[in-house]
Amino acid sequence: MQGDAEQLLREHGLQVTAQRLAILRAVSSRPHGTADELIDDVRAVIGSISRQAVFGTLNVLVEKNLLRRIQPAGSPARYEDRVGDNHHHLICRSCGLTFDIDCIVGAAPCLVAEEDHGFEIDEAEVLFWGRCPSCKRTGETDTPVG
Amino acid sequence: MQGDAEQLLREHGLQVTAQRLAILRAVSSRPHGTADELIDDVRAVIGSISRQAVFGTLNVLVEKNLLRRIQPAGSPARYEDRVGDNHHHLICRSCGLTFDIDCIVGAAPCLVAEEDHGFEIDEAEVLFWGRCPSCKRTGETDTPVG
DNA sequence: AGCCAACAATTGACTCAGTCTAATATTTTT
DNA sequence: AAAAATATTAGACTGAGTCAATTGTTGGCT
Repeated sequence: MQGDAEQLLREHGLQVTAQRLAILRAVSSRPHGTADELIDDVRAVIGSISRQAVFGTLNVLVEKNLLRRIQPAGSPARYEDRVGDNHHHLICRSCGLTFDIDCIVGAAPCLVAEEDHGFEIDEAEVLFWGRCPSCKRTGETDTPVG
Repeated sequence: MQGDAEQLLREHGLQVTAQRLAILRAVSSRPHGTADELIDDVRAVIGSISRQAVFGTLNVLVEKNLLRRIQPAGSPARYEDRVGDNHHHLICRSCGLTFDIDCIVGAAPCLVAEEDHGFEIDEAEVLFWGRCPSCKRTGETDTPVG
């Protein structure tokens, strides 16, 4: 995967650095991770990295469409490397556990608003909210996801 | 409307205060307003109120289901008094302008995930993202909504 | 009407997630 | 190998919201 990641960065006109490769690998091995989780993962692999390098890199990768950012209510942003389709998400209100959900309707844009108010609509984001099996079981209280 | 709001608070076991009434009225006259916008509105009406009173009141009102909170990515939370249905939202990426969109499928829950991963799903939130007519016109840059 | 317990509002410090800026270091190009 | 471009670091800062202690208000009860 290292080679692929390197290739990917070059193709998008980005310099190849150990930090970027590590971040890319961290996102792919922990889909829907938050920036802080990814920082920990990257540190475990390459020893050290600054918060800002991670935020900066995540931002350019999202901008270049190598990553997708999702920002569920009450949670810090999460990142995934599944881009290019418009799949959706199922999120636990208690613990923030997140799954990908394939679009129920079809290809993106999978939903169409009847009245578009003159907007140029580019995305229909669907978030399924609920409670994951383990939070159901423990009867955990409705603390904001983290 | 004053009488209705008062009634509404009492029915939900909440004390009636000038602040709460003003907040309720502010939300209904500015649907999708942010907390800061609502603070300004309330101050214009009753002279003064603390930030915390507004945040605290919005929280209890959301908790009691008198208001609904929406938290679009990149924007502070917005509040509306249209509760009890599961309508959706159309949001401008540039300026945050928000419209209600009636559910395209039917009654809530209007969408069903094929694979629920054992979750107890309670809401399907749909956000249509785009660019409003006036931001299209001015070619305004993609600054985060505010 | 007046009292009092519960509830609400105010004040001010604090947190969390993320951004900005300036300085330094590393890549890539020449 | 040097220059130009780009990336990384450190640390201050911002915005949105929370927490805790104190003061003030509301509404039920004599």
